Amino acid sequence: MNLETTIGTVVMQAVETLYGLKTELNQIQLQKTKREFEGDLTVVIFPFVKAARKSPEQTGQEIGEFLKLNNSVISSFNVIKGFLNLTISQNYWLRALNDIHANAQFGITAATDDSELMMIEYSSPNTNKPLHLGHIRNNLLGFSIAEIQKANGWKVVKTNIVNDRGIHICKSMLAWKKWGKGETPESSGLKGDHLVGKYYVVFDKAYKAEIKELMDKGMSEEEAKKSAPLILEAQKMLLSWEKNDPEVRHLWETMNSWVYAGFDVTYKKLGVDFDQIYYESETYLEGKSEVERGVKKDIFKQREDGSVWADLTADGLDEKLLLRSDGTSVYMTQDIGTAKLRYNDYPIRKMVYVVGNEQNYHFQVLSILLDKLGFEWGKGLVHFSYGMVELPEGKMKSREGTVVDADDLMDEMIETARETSQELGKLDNCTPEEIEDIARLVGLGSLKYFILKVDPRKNMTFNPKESIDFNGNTGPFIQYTHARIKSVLRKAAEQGLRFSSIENNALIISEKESYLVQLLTEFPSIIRLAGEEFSPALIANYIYELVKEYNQFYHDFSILKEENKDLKQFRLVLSESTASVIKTGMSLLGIDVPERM
RNA sequence: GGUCCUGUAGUUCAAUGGAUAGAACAAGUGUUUCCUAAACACUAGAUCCGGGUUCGAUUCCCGGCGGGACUACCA
Repeated sequence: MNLETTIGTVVMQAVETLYGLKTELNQIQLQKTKREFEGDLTVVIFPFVKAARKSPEQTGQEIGEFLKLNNSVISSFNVIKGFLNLTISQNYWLRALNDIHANAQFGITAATDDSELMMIEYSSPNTNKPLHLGHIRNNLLGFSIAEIQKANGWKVVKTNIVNDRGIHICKSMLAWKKWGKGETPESSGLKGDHLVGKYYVVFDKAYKAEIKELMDKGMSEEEAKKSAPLILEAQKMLLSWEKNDPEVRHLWETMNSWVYAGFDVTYKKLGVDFDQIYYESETYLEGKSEVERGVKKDIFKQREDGSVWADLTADGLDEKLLLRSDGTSVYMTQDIGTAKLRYNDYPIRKMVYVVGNEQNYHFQVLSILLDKLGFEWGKGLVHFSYGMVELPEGKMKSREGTVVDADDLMDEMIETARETSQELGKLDNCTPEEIEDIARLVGLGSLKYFILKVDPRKNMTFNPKESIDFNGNTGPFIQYTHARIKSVLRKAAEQGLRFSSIENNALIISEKESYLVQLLTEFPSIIRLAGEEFSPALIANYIYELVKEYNQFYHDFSILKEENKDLKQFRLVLSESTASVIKTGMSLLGIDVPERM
């Protein structure tokens, strides 16, 4: 039983014994005592004042006395206004720290054979252009959420649906065919995804020019967009693709293989991976047949022109297109097909889609449609909807060339980390490989932490110049603390110090030290909450607070030079446990921590 | 127009309905004969506006105002 439950239970007994008030455990408001007051945990007294028919101070006093009498964990208490501040005995903290130290997997609940399966879809790129800053937020959130759910005892399958077909792919293909002169990644020296992206831009430019020309001849913009020769040709290409035209298919396969090779490099560098990848080209037909099944079962309606619609007006939404009049599929069709395949492949209990908030409507509809089609997890699917990443000058726009490329960004961060290390002269004794390794850890740590510390739902601003900060509330700050602890532990090992557990249970420790232990004990409940709320930010903010506290302790207290052997032992155990929690916590964010930096 | 999200120091972010709204960056000032100064300490600075519910509201509700997204036979 954890501390909160223990104390909460005694508080329940107290108010029932003293005032005859029956309450539930979750009605007891327990919170950490604010730093400016004495105590570790605080009971909010206001809810009991009515039943007590006494002042908040008096009520607090009475409950406090009851608690102290009935639970040895509480060593003293004080009442300020309606707040009952409890001081927990040092002995309790020492025992708690021993437990933490003995458990290498502290905070983690491993999955068992009986655990249920959560499938998490993230990344989901289009194969017509390289990944950018927005994808980075998606990938980091998806990966981190998967790690967090694993730590909460779920079986997790990370999945990716690659949007490898459709008109946008045909645009790149067409431009390459017309103007590419056989250029390949090898011949151009360009990463495959960047090469294909280049031709997507080429298409867009030429298409825009055609539209302008037609408009100059007096055509309306809408009409011009529809009748420009290039777009007609791209549409024709899509039809040829659907008819399995060998030449189109071959070009498609070639260009996609370039893109995949490029994506692999980016994913690997970013440190994310997938257990199962689905391709839209393999799921959209399944989607069509699911839609047709829906038509037969009268869930969907076919119009005279052949198009198929779902009527969601009863659900407060509008009508949604599922198949075009020419029989081709749309985004929603594909998502239904993918769901069907996944349903066949895995015993999914919970399905999570990590997709930007501009798709809120889409997933609202998808949830209803899957439910109508009989997928048991349809109704309860989680659209993990995150906010946009904006630049100081506003939204990223590919047309205006303001898109921050994922590969470039990672390289820049790593380069900056390398320069900083050099300036500080920290790694003069390391091999070039070690230096490179640390630069990579720190550079990526900075980027990842910067993105994950923010509440996922909120739009966030990323300033490519100013956001690369290695001081303050940043990844490197946390990594640095870990490295510093490791350094102390190495020195302790050199001196042959042993500290597997704290032996003196009567040891007197400082307030700062007991507070650090208290923070460590909170780790499991933070992981639980992060899982329930789908919020890596909770983990990030927790680790930051822990690290800040530890740094103060490190500054104010000696570890290896402490003369009291028991105290030295305690501080080593405390430090090692802190390092371990930092490492575990950061791993839930997909961030590695170095041994030295 | 409708639906959804959002509004906190100069800036970027925190705060299960609780005590004097926390940090970081930027600005200014200190701390290394001492375990890594990528650290620590100090100074100054904020809840968009108006109502309501409550012992208590940054948080919940209503109404404004500002920002964003969606509302495609695009993905």
